[in-house]
Amino acid sequence: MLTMSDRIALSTKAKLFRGFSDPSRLSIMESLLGGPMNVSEIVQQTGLTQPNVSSHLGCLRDCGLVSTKQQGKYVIYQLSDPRVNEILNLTSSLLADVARGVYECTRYAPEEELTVNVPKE
Amino acid sequence: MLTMSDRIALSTKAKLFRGFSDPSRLSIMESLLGGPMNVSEIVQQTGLTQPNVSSHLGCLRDCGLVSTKQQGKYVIYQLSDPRVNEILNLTSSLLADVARGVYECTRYAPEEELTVNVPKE
DNA sequence: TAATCATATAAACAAGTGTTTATATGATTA
DNA sequence: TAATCATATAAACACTTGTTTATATGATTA
Repeated sequence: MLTMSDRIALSTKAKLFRGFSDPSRLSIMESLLGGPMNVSEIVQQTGLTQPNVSSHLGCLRDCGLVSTKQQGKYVIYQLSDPRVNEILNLTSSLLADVARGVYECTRYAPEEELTVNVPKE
Repeated sequence: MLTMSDRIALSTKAKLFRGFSDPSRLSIMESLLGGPMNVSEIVQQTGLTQPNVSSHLGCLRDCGLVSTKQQGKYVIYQLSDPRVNEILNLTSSLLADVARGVYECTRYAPEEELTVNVPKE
């Protein structure tokens, strides 16, 4: 049986993973794998809208996955901890082996989703 | 700008992470850190309902995070790859340092959530 | 200080998704 | 084969959450 503090630990860990579990946030974090960057640069690299990027960055920062510093009128974001990079890379490696299964997994997200979020010209 | 295949890769990776991003699935996977186990044992260890466990296991299996073998009338589940263990452990380690931030992150999940899913006696 | 640039926040909407209850399938044993 | 045990699936519901549009804040520069 799980204790209350087990449950809190699980919820907290799940929240942390949730940071990684969205394509937009992943795209932001993978941009940051290249080094620190301000919001406008992230917007440009990811093709997401500015408010959307800003909102995801807020989420990532609250969860401690990225950190910020103000630099003039820019806010610079960076991955907060080397383990974040490790997790991203480890998962890429795992994915290389189980990719087919994941891609074909339509249990929750139908495949059309993949084409949905293409920005308009 | 992101190419179409970038986008597919991102969605696939996000899906993989989504496997980890729910307390119930995490609780199942952490049970499996102790070794292979059948469904009833998982139900007992996690305190979740049988259909719920079964549904999450289906999700985890489709995504390649766990694998199964039939053994008599039981179905034995196990973590499918050592990297799954690594990701779980790496995240526990990261969490130890950023836990406060994550726990206090109410951006998406209000704190009451933590007490919501306590099974009734 | 007024204007402008960079970033953050709010409200609304559309979808996704976890849990429950009920039921079905599949394997085993009597 | 009938009964039983173990697991899987389905439908319904409530809730979460990502995106958009519009607007606000905060910092800088003219």
